[in-house]
Amino acid sequence: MGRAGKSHPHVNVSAAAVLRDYADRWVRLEDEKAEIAAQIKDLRAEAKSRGFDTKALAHIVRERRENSDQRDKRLEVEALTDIYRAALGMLDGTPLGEAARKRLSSPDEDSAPEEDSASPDAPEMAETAIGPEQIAEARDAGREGFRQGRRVIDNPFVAGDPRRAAWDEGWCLEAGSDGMDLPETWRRKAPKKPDGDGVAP
Amino acid sequence: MGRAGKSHPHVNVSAAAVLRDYADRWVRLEDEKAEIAAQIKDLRAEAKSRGFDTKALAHIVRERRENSDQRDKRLEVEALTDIYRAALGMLDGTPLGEAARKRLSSPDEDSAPEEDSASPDAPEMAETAIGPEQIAEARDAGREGFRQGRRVIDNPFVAGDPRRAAWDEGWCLEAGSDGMDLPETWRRKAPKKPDGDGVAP
Amino acid sequence: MGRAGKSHPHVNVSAAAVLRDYADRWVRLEDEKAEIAAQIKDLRAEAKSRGFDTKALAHIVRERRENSDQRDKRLEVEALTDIYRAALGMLDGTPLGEAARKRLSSPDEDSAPEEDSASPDAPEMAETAIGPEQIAEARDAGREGFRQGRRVIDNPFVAGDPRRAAWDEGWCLEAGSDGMDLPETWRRKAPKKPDGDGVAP
Amino acid sequence: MGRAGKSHPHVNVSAAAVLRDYADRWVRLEDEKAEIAAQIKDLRAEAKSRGFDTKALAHIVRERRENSDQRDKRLEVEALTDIYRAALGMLDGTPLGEAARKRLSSPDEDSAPEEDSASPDAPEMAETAIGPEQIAEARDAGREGFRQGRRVIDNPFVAGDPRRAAWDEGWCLEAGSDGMDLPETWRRKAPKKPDGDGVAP
DNA sequence: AATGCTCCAGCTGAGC
DNA sequence: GCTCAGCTGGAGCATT
Repeated sequence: MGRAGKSHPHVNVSAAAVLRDYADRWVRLEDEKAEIAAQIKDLRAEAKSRGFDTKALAHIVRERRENSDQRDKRLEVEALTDIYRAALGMLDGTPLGEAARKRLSSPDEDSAPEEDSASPDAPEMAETAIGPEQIAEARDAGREGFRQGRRVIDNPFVAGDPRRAAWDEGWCLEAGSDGMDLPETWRRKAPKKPDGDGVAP
Repeated sequence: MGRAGKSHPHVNVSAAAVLRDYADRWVRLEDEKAEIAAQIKDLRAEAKSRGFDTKALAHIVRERRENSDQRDKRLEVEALTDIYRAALGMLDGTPLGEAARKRLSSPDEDSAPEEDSASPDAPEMAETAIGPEQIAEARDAGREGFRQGRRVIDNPFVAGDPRRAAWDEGWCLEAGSDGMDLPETWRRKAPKKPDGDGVAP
Repeated sequence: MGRAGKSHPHVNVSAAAVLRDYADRWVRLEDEKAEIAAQIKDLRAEAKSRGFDTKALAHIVRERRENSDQRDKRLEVEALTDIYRAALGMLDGTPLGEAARKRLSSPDEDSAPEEDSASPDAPEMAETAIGPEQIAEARDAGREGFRQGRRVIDNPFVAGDPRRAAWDEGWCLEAGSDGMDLPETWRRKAPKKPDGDGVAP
Repeated sequence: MGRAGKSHPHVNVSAAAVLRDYADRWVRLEDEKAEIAAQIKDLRAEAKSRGFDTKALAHIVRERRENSDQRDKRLEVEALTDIYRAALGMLDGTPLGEAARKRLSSPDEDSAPEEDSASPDAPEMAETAIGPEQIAEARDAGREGFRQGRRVIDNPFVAGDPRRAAWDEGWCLEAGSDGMDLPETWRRKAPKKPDGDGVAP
């Protein structure tokens, strides 16, 4: 019975020996993984002790590690979330993100805008304080804007103006209200495969 | 644009309204689920405060909820784990479990034993067939054994005899039935620290 | 045989019976929870079949269920993530979100702006196409803006302009580069407890 | 200042640079961890393709990696689970495990048995003390038993005898050593579906 | 410092 | 074949 152990692991080696080999290798790998995990833990603790927010930092790391497919997918979900949020009146104060705006302005939009229109009814910007009434007006303006074929990027309110979010809400709400079926921009685009190998090379 | 509101949710209702409906229903369901989870948490805390081990109890609950397919699957994995453990010399002191024994004795075993083999020094094993009645008797014997001060290791039935488990059951049941408070053996012993550094060196 | 059982569970009831009671109640609760989960599953499938994106919808549901503490916490982490992302030059095209802007403009900012300043150097908006060079200029303008005490909300580029993100990046980068210790706006504010009971009332 | 940490991470280095450093290191570590995880995944797939059950193997690996404290804790929970199971009449056919027996026989038992008790019909139990040598003999006997066609249920040692486990080990080890391919009893039987609907009605 | 809870990511198995 | 939901195990986090 003098056959080798490691060298020809598949040739006439007892099942028990193969099993032991797998177990040992697996344990070894888990140990290495635990080692790395411990280093990450240390790094996290160090960053935290210096004042950084570890959760945000972890987020950054996740973004840095994702490839373009994954990134596209994530951005699409974020865009849809923004759109849904707007349609439910949950934006409260935060206007649509860039991804959502781009999506809603894409050429395959259902109600395509005819005129280019340069912020036609650009509003009298904030001399007076902005209250709930102004917010409501902005929302209605958004609805009206959609009905008249304005694009979402034609939102007349500048960034920082609380009415900007309200106009977005009105526009999205109207876009989801015109008796048609689900707007194309509300659907997932492509259920493509997420990745090549999962490891950033 | 005379479309309906709630009554015909699929007929010409705006996408935004449908979305809102889904969101509301989902939220409602999640709330109910959270409510149940909170009750479970309370129950767990109560059981713990009375001395039961919640982890073991949770285990019991999982077993009680599983159907026969799931149970078979679990037992199969447990049996294989025992077999692998034995093949690696890790049993140290704990013999194979019943499931593993049964599996290793199944007729589709690869190296079938030719001779029926008389369990060389087998004790007075089961002349008569063992039926439900004998099982019930064994359980009662276990209860009686506990009352008479027998220890659980005094179980008179050999391993492999189905009455062995029944005797154990009777003994344990009686141990938990004698009007006293929770037996010490039913409590967690030492809430010691789990580890040194987390990495096996 | 009055009742007992439920009413005086602590008086002279055997430990085994108490254990059985806990197990049964727990099983019952888990069954109810599974029932709810199944309904959620159905709802999810239905929404998907009608074209909604379930992931985005789930996101919405999570937001709807969170209370104000949790919401604040989430927004804070999102703001910090934006800030970190800017400081690492990862905004690529997406300007800072509202939460990040607000945070960076809060009164407890380390380098407080003296003048109110109404977009003082508002730029010549996009007659010409915007290329990498213009992006780089915008970033430098942001750095310069920070050094001159501009607030982040003084970003002169309108929403939709790709230079807007670049200006933000420059501003944040400079804010993290001026030799001081970690800016206050980069730190977590309050490690408060997240919730009262976990269930949205 | 002479040295400092890595290069001079604490001395007048901009927050943005420190942040970038953390992010880069973290990404690097995550990549390494993912690399290890991929190797584990490969190993798992390989073992599966050769007929081993990955779940059982993973179990083995977990046990091999745990230290004595963790092991004690796990065994205690297993013992308690057995005890609870017995008290609820759920043993059906599987007697108490060794850990449970030991626990229930420990000296701090509540209802201590007075008499040393003669295990009424105890077989010829251990006149001589059982040492490592006897254990090794039992293991060899198990191997020999397998070679002679004994079934695993023919283990001659009674429950409670430490040699019982050793005999099992020898038997299983030999079963996995006889030059053939993986024994059928080491393979997963049926990858059937687990359930009908998952909810107990 | 120890413990329990909650979140998250990876693996598993079903479905189109 | 690929995707997706469910689940189990693990790790961080807050608490006492």
